[in-house]
Amino acid sequence: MKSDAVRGHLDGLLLAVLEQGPLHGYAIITAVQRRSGGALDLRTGTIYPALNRLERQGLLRSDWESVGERRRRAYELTDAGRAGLAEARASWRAFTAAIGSVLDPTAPGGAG
Amino acid sequence: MKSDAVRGHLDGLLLAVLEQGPLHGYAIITAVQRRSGGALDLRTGTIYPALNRLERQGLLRSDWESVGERRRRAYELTDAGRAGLAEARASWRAFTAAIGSVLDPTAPGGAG
DNA sequence: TAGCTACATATTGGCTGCCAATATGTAGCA
DNA sequence: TGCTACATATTGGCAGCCAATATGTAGCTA
Repeated sequence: MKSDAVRGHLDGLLLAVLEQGPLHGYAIITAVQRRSGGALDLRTGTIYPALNRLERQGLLRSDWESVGERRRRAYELTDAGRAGLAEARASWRAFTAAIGSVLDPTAPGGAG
Repeated sequence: MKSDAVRGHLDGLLLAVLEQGPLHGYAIITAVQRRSGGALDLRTGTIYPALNRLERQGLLRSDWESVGERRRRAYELTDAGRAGLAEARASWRAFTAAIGSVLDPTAPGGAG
């Protein structure tokens, strides 16, 4: 998958992998990798600022935890985050329907 | 649909609406609008440079035609353009599968 | 004959938002 | 000592679409 592919859909991805429970940044990267079958490879320069922003926006909250001497920041969804995830999914569907209907009108999701 | 939504998928859209026959720029805009159910509204500052680029890349060829005193440039797919369209469709499917499998794992196209 | 809308093409500059590169540190293993 | 994995953070770059702007034809209306 080419670089920059997630542009415009990053927030949804982050919220989605946090739906089943808290994760820290590094684990989010591997979770996205795993769930996408290796297709999506987010960078730290991408997700850390994004997680920060989502927390400032109230969609996430975070807690520092310690593993030995290591510190990691675990993020979890807030109620607003859950709502934001639903919204992200809705707009993803609208987006794929719109592009798909032009690009591939015969495919399911296309306008026919 | 929010501005900038087509980012990364514009070429495919343009090639797709030209699949059934030649169109000029203005008609491409309305064709994309119509096929997307009004969701996608491309701007001239978006498509004219893109059409130009696609022609330089050999995916399109163009001919000027006259309607009364008006001049319009009709674009049509080349063989390379048809191949590019197939490629754009393939990468669109890969893209939606990748994002979808993270964002919406239960939906068709998701990884499950 | 001025003004409006639709049709039609083209260019410039700006900004969003992701990424590459870089920095820093712990921890285990060879 | 050096490598890899784990872990977070920041800076600068830039691709690529869009907004704004410019220019022109053509038909309608008042």
